[in-house]
Amino acid sequence: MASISIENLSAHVGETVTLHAWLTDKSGKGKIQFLKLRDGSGFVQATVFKADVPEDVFDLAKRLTQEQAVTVTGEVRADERAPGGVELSVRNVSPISENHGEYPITPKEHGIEFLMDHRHVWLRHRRPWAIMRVRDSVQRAIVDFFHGEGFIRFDAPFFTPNAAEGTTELFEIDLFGEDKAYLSQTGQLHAEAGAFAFGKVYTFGPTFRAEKSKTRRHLLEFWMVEPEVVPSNHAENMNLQERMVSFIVRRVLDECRVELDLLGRDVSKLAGAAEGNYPRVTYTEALDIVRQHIENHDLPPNVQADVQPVEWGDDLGAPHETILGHHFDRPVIIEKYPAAIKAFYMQPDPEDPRVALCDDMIAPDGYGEIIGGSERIHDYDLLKARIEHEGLPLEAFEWYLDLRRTGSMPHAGYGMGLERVIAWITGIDHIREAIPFPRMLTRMRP
RNA sequence: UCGGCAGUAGCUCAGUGGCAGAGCAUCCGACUGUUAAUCGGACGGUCGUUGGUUCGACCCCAACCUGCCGAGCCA
Repeated sequence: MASISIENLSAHVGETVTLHAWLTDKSGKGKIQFLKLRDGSGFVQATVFKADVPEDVFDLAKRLTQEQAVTVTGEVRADERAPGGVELSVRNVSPISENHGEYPITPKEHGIEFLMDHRHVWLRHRRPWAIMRVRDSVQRAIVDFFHGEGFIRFDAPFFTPNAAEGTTELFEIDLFGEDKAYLSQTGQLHAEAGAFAFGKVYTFGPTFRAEKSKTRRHLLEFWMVEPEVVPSNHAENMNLQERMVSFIVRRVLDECRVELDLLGRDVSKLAGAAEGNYPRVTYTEALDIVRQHIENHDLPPNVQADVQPVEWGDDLGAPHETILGHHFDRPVIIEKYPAAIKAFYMQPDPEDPRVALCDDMIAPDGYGEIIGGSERIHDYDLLKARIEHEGLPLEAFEWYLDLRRTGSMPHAGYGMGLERVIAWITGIDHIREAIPFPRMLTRMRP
């Protein structure tokens, strides 16, 4: 008899099937045993009535331990008492292996440190199951979106010789004591080279930032998707961002209702994001919105009451981004930040050179910045001057300047943090749960 | 790096300057509809570490370690 996946059980009501599964939990009641099974594709309850099975099968069912691997044969039954609509009436059950020692994660509450110490087995449980399936859905949505828009996937190196954004700290790699390299904090510069070769490209992979950040929005190692388009400009760049994010949200709402429901996510809060029409405000306008909320004492619950307004020229802090995210019912795009607080490669606004043709997309509900993008400087002399002005080593950027020496055109791109998007869509409160094995200041294993 | 909070049984936590506690987990027993079942019993401790105050410290003090939350920085 072929074995069936739990996710397909509802198509086999009335049939007798065999499952290879794990016992997530069990509750007994004298002459009936409830076996909670999972097989990776889903979860289902199997009932064992003492009267329906040989005595040795019932005794065996009573002795099974949590997370034991089992083969279960039974009849699929529609049952309105079952959370998934179907149940299994067990005819036979046999262990595939014996467990050694106690399984650490009980159905009761646990602290995050304990759960993360046991991440390798915590992944078996419902909540990580739901989040990781949403992650998969988001990743496929990204690949499908860019494929549909005529992009090719273009892989940037993880070892890089220089800092793309000078200020951010980098993880240093010792190259046999002869030289140094760094773990990539962005694929952007190499993606630009790809864009000049292929027109529309995107990189998608892990990036590394040696920032000693201990917040719910930061990881040392996180995944980023970075499209670059030649030719393009600031306005087209923002349109692309909006099309992509709304595409991703629609895909997850379409594919992952079970997962979002299991996580208790209020999907009505994602309706605006799925629709599009994201509000766009300039940095200068955003400062006014923030100031008004502070003056009216109209602050989101997770913002401290003593938050101060931002002076023009200063960067927005996390509390200010939370206020802005709270002000709108969908992601908001903040554009035209002061050039002085942004990266050297961003194109100045011809109408006001104090600001750059850049934008950040801020997710609702305090999830913060999910996208940062800009039109890139295409003029050779201006880019060279900006590199020198930032005090960056010119020789490290010679290859990057080559892109402007030959065939330069206006172009643009952005980077989106995968885990922040997943955390926002799933409604979880920390991005460490949005990646299988998070790497943080206080977490390197398992 | 800075600020706040915490560390007691496998887990989640209570506790008091004078005998170390509960619920859950595990094991044994009862129970035919549980969803974190219920009931009875058993098992389970270097109270983060070091030093100090004290007749006596899990409790008070100091330093350190570890973690959590937030800020800065960023995606």
